Parts: sequence; C-alpha cells; structure tokens
Amino acid sequence: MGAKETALSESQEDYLETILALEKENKVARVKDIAERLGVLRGSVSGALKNLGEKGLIHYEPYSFITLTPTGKRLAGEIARRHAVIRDFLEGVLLLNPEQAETNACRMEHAMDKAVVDRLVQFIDYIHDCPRTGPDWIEAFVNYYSKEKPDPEQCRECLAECVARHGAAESSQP
Amino acid sequence: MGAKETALSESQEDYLETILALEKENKVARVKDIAERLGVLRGSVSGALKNLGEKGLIHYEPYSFITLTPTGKRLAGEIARRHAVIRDFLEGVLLLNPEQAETNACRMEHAMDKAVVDRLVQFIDYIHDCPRTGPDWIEAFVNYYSKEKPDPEQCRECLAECVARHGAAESSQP
DNA sequence: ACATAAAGTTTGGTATACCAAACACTCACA
DNA sequence: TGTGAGTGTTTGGTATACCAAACTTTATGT
Repeated sequence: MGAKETALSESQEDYLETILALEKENKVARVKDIAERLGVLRGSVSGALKNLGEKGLIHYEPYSFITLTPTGKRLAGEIARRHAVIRDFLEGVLLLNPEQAETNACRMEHAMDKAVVDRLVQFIDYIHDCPRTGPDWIEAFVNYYSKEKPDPEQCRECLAECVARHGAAESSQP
Repeated sequence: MGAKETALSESQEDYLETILALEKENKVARVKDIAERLGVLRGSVSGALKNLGEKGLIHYEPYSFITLTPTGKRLAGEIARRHAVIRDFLEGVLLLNPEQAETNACRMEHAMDKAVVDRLVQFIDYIHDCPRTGPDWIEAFVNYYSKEKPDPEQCRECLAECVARHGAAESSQP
C-alpha cells in the first residue's frame, strides 16, 4: 500500500522544505505563509498542496491547516540538511557572503545527490579535524584569493605556526 | 539593436553546451546528434533551436547545419567551464567516482552563480598552492572518510612529512 | 450574531519542454 | 536522374508550474 515514491520536482522539494520550516516556527503551515516564502500566489500553493497530499507527503484537507506526514517530514528533513550543508560550505569554507551562500544553496540543494552531500560533510569535517588545515587555514584563504600571489615567507610562517599548535616529528631536508 | 539577454533556462543551457561540444568534435552540430546527447527526440530539438536562433545564440536556418554565434559561443563556454570546474572539484577534491562527479556536475552547473564557481576555482588553487595542503593532503582524505576516527600518531607523521617537504621556521611550544 | 476582512480554492489562461507520429527535405547511389 | 533511407520539421497532445481573478469558506471585531 501507499503511493510509490516518485522523485520530487524542484518545486515540490521547495514546498516540502518551506512547510517543514513553517511547522517548526508556527506548529502548522498556512497557505498564505507558504506563498509568501516561495514568492508565488496563494492559488499556486493550493494546487501544489493537493499534489503533495496525493503523494502522501502532507496531511491536506481543504481549508484546514497543513502538516507533514512522517514520509514528508523525512524527505523535507533530507532537503533541509542538504541546504544547510551546502550553505555552510559556501559560507564557512568558500567564505562567500551569507546572501550569496543562501541563494546558491537554495538552487544547489536540488542538484546534488545524497552521496555527494554526504561526502561534502566529510570533507568539511576533514578540514576541521586535520591538523594541517583547521580554522586558521580557512581564514588564510581570504588572504589567498584577495592577493595576486602567495608570499612564500608568509607561507613558511603559517606552516610553522601550524606545527607549533599541533607538534610534529622532527623534520629533515636532503 | 540585438535581442536583450534574458536568462537562459536549464534546458537552453544544455542545448548550448551540447552544440559547443559537437562543434568542437565535428565542426558543426546536427539535430540528430544533439537529440542523442540530450536524450530527447529530434522534434524537441527543432523547437529548441528555433528558440535559440531567435535569441541570437545560434545560426539557425531550417535544414542547415547549426553553429554558435559569438554570443552563443561565449555563453556556452561559460557553462562548459562551470561544468568542468564542478566536475574537477567533485572528482579531484571530494574524490567521488567519475560517473557521479559527471552527473552531479551536469545538474549543479545550472545552479551556481559565476561568482561561486570563480571562488571554487580559487579554493581548488589554494589547496594545491598552500604548503599545508597540496596533493598528499587530498589523498589523505580517502583515509579520513573510510575510517571511523583519525589516528593522532598518523596525523603527526603526516604533518612532519609536510614540514619536511616545505620547511618551516623552528617551532616551540609553551 | 452577523457583516466584512482575511484566508483558501477554483477556473481559465500562459509558457516551457517534452513526446509521438505524420510530413518534408536532402543526399547518396543505383 | 530518380528513389529511398536518413535527417529535419511540424502538428497535436501531455505534464508541470505558474498567474489573474472570480469565488467560497473561515475568522474577527463590534
């Protein structure tokens, strides 16, 4: 039983994600609020909701409040996670401004497989956990992209600081 | 004069990108080949081409070969660059397999601003240029995502090797 | 309690992008 | 120099996703 799980369109993913956010804020989602967030008219929302209801992703009765079903909540959560991971990468690693990170994450979240998002999470963790990188390495990226060329002397100092922070076996050079 | 440059749809971007690739391979693009690459029928291609012709992005006369106009070539080149950058990041940094990198890049290329792609290029360059990272650091990422926990001793050795390769000012710890 | 404002729905229309299949053109070669 | 296979186009139809505006239901204030 239960409707077969067809892949969602970008639009449908946006609706689910918005409904989840509104549920968290207001317990339930209202058509008006969904319309506002997505920048569409209320009439467009009604049609989309009927659709999501038929797919078993939301509880939808005309003129009543909207809530996610367990399946809908799971899917919405996955989408929201993608969004958050991508935004964090764009803002926290690529150091883009928050608005740019947000708008690009909104679009990218529909384009990335779960496997890619998972790997991205691991990569972000790796940067933070690896002694060779970490927060100061990310901060130094600003330096790199705003200058013409990296300064070798500054690089030596940076590496030395890194060693000082984390310790390393004695080095030798040929 | 000249048609005002409306933002392209994902579909239109795919057509332009495909035409550019076919031009490079065969001098000109043929409807049949475009249809094959994009997985659509020839009839769908005709309609799309008429559209791109009206936008001034391709030279389109019914029953004749198809070539990009200078504007079309510029746009197609930008899209192809996005695609390549994203694929390289997915494959060369996140270490995803080539197929996954390719299919995700195909989708992501439509979702990322030029500014984000540019920053991603700088980030990839940074990884390769910074003494603290570089190719061996990327290789070690495999280790990280395939193990439960990083091994502190291995991390010390890794950092020591890095220092050995690049040299660093003498370190001291409190 | 009831008028009216606010919220939600429905209907009819647009635009995109595709398919299926009939149709038209082109070119190679017989 | 036809003729047929292959290539390109057109037509009619589908599905999505939206808007505009008429309409219905619910909620609010006095």
